[in-house]
Amino acid sequence: MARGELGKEAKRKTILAAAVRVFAEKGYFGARMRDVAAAAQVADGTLYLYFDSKEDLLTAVLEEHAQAFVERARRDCARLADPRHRLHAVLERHLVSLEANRALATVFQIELRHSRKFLRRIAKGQVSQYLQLLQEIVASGVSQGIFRRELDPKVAARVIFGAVDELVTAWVLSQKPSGLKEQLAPLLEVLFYGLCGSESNEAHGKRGEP
Amino acid sequence: MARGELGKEAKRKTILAAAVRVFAEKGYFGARMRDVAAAAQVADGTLYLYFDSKEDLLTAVLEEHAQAFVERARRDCARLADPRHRLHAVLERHLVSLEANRALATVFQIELRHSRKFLRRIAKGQVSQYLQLLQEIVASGVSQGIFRRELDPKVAARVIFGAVDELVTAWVLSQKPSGLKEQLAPLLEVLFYGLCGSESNEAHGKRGEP
Amino acid sequence: MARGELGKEAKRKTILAAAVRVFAEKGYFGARMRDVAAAAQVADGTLYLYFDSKEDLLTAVLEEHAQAFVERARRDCARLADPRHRLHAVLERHLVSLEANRALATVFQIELRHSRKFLRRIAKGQVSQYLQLLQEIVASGVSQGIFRRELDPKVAARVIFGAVDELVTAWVLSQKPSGLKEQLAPLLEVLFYGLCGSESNEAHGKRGEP
Amino acid sequence: MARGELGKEAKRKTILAAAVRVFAEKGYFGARMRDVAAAAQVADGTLYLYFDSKEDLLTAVLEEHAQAFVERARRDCARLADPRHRLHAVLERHLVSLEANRALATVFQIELRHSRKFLRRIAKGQVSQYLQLLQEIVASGVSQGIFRRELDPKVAARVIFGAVDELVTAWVLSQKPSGLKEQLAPLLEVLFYGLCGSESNEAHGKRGEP
DNA sequence: AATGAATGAGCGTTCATTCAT
DNA sequence: TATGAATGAACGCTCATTCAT
Repeated sequence: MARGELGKEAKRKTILAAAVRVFAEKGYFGARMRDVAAAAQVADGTLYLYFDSKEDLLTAVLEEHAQAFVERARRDCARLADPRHRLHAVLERHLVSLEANRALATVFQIELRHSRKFLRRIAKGQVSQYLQLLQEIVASGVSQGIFRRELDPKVAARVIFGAVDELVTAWVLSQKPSGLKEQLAPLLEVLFYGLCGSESNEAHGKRGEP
Repeated sequence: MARGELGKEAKRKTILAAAVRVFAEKGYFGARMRDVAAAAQVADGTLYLYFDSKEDLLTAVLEEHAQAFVERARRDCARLADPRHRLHAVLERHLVSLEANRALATVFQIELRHSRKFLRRIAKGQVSQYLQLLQEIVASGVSQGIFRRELDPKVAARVIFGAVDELVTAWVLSQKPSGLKEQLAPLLEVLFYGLCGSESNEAHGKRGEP
Repeated sequence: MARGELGKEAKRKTILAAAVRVFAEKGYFGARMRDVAAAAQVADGTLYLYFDSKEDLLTAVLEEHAQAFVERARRDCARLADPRHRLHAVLERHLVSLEANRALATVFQIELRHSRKFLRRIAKGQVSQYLQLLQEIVASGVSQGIFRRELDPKVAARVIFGAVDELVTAWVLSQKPSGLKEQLAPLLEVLFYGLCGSESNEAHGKRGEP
Repeated sequence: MARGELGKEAKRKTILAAAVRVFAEKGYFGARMRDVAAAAQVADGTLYLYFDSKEDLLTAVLEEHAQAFVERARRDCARLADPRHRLHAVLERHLVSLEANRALATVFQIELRHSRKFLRRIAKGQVSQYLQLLQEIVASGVSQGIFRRELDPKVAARVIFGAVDELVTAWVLSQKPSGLKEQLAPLLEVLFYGLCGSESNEAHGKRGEP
């Protein structure tokens, strides 16, 4: 092992973690590469031995964590049969993961969305896979007769994602760093009723019943 | 109202509209003040007679439209008694308003969120009022016995907002410019079941009870 | 006339002159745009209102002066019939022009040749026109029976150009700033009569031996 | 000579040859030391075991080849008595040497002249010796009565050098890699007999009238 | 009120060089 | 001797903002 103390992969991680911290604190545009280098305790040029550009650094944050998250979520699901339990598990992981690293959450909820370009990249990549997972859960719930058959799994998946995402963003923006996971129960509560429904639930569309 | 006054306000609107178009097309950071000036057919310096800064221009877009939106939504609600009808009306307006002006939608869903600073401003301003409105609808629905009493109005409001917001963002990002309003029905469908519930809905948390 | 004191074209000239001075002193690569701006007493950004890039600045030096030089040389020639007089006039102008502005000469002899790209641009542009002029002079001299009929006008033109160019470069490199024009006479002398002179003009090598 | 010594010198040559190729292809400034290292198939740092700096690398190209060239030219001369034959031999070697290695020619004609500093180094070093040689040839030609006695050997030497140099540069810049040596004959022709030739050698202007 | 020429701070990236192994 | 990861100084260019007219 040469000049550096850490292996190559370890240094990559170090830089990435530093980038998350700096981006979270100053915002992507407010952050200078020099800040990231300083935070990672490497020279400016060293950053470019591990990442192609500032943008690549941001992209890497996404790839590194979102990938892993979706995989873990899928594995969680595989262990559970009931779609309600699955949803519970996935959303819990979602909230817990981000609550555990507020800086990372900030980058995910804010910095990664600063442009259509990035939003699209996310939308077509990891988020799309996440939505896919949610959609599968909904669909399997429907075919098991646990979720209402009228559900449009695509819209339902987006509703679920939108709901969690909004909660997380609100948490990131709030000054008091607390209580993300506590919102899991009420969130699920609303979602389950929406998904499960009941036979006696006179449809909304049939307004003006006797 | 003097002629000058009218001209002044009109020019302000012209600039603002130009800004929306330019921000939507190039993104806030990609857009140069010169681009906005050109789009509004005024000189660079003239922008500063109407707006303090580039940021102020973006802020003004928000204030101008979001304000009006929330007010209109409140007025809509005042005319309706059933919380379901109210929600229907508000969300319909939400979707229709943005579908009618894709550039504006782009600015709202993307450009206004590129930094914590702006997100906070939004969150504390118009979005907060919007959430407040939703919360009131939910609360009144609960007290009327139409929505489930277990609902946490705060979380429910966020879930609703998150869901619509996610749908709009997906629409903005999609290449094919179509079909936002069509998602209203399935959206409401999921939300109403979530909000209304039914007596036969054994709660998820209380699984396995007699 | 706005903020500045000078007209737009005048300021362009000012910047260009400053660039010539700075490039001559520090070399193209050694010169920073900031140096040029300072020398022209304008802000850094102002340079870019008049020139597209650092490279464009260098190119402009060429265009501005070389163009004019070739035109003047052509006009000089038009007034004279004897090709020897013409050559005399052209080369005199060449030497005098550059001797009058050593900084400009430096840029022409050195900085404009720092890369194949620039050399090609020069070679295909102004220098090519200059060579063309020389070639025409030689050709007309030949057809008038004043210059030897065996001459290859193309090679002759290059020989002439190469000779003057070398003298100028040597002068630019020499520390003592003097005496460029004085070399006109011996230069013409060699060019007109070559090395061998008349009486000994039995051909060199195998040609025309008794 | 130890095996190590031989290997060392051989690697030096390898690097130097690589440098010539890379400098010729990308230009001195466009070439990165890494490119040279890669071309020589050594590590970046290894270059610095053989050369002090990038500049030193360029300088070494000059020293290595120009030195040898001048020496060979001198040796050629020593074998010949007639100054015309000598000039013929020297210029032939000049053209042939460079035609044989276009990359080297490119470095000599272009890269070595990108700054006053380098031009001066060349002018004071090898070129100065070359000019000295040419001057001696001219001078001996004059004293032998073969060259005209009016010649200024210094100026004549520069004219000769400038002429060849210009031809070589034009050849380097031309896209079609052909025909440098073919220009020797017309070049010598002009140099020996000048433009005017014998019969018409009535002096130009007032000079040398009866 | 309107103009638009001028300003100048600010930053991502490159690459010659070093040095621990 | 050779390596190549690490260093960090250096710079062209952009663009929001100002202000003389």
